[in-house]
Amino acid sequence: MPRGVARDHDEKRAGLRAGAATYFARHGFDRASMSGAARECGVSKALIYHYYDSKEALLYDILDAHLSELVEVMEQARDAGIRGIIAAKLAAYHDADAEHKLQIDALATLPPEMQAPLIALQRRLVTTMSDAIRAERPDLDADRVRALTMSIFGILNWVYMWHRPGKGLSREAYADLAADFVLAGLKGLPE
Amino acid sequence: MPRGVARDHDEKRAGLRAGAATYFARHGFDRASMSGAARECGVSKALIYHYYDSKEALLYDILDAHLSELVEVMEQARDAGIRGIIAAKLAAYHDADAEHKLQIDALATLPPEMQAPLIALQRRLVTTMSDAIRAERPDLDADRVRALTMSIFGILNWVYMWHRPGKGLSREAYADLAADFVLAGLKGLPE
DNA sequence: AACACTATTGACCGCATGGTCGGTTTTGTG
DNA sequence: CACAAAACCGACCATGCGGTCAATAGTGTT
Repeated sequence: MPRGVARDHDEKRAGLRAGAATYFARHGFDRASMSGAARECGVSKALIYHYYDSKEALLYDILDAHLSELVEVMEQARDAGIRGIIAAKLAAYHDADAEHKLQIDALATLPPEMQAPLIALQRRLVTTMSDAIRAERPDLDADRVRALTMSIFGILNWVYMWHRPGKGLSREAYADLAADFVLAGLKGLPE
Repeated sequence: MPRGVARDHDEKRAGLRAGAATYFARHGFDRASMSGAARECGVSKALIYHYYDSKEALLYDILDAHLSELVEVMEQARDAGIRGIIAAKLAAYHDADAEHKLQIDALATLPPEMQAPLIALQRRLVTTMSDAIRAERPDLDADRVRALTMSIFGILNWVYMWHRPGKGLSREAYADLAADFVLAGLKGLPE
């Protein structure tokens, strides 16, 4: 048997993933070119195609890795209640703004069959949050729980649009404020 | 003097704006082609270039019209407090999901000098909301007011990602729920 | 009627992009 | 050492894009 893949094959892939994610996020997935991503990673474009079949496959791998970690982190925080979940999610984004931005605005550009497993991961995030809300307010009907869940995701997913490190509240301080706000909102909700 | 522009010139432009917005939103601004937008509008690509100088100019006009109306509607609701502002914003989005989606994920692709006036309009939206929050909770410091403002925009700007007409709460019912949630959250916020 | 300009089009152009290919170098295995 | 596959690259290709152009049809004005 000749040689197998290099020992650092997975690390190389992870490196490409990270470099490409940064580049894609900075320029927007569609207008970002593979040559540009390659330059960002310090390799040739052909090499990326040695590790990934296509631009889409690369995007898929970025999102899959990101969402998988997010699911793990959030489900781990499940028992810490809404405050814990919010803190976990914001902390997880801390070093993954690029990946997060891609998740928001490039996931939809994948063909449906590639989207499906990623959407399934997202659904697990939603379920975790919904459960936490139901624990807080068992009296609310399903439609309201869903609407509130998505409202909270709105709050959290929007952060990368306005928060700049070093300006205003720190991430941790904001996580606390957001949790205070959400918990008070749920508690004070009529009916 | 020979002839001026056609009497329906402005309506034609508005028609192109609407058709293009729908098409751009459906496919994503970057991957949407001008030929596709033209087909959607039932005209030739060359005709669009008769009315607009470039793809960017078309996008600018779409966003400018959208944001201008939004500013007007929201500033009109200023005295109705947070509940009124939320209701106004969600109602304004009702027929403008496409324009809104573009605002979220295509504004940043414009060159800075084209972005500037649009960002100025956005800032007026933010200010309107901030003022309403300060009226509700005059004790909060500036950083917190800003963070809460952006959190509320997160809630509202996220709606188009999950809300589907005819499924779950109606827009109006959701506007009420969101207002209840936000007001309770502000009221219950410690300190 | 003559004119000047608008409205509209299909064909065309240059360019950047995603992706491929033939080749060279490196490296683990027998 | 031999050698086969992996790692890596520069040059290339086909396609689709934003944008232009030359031409025709239509219309308000004198």
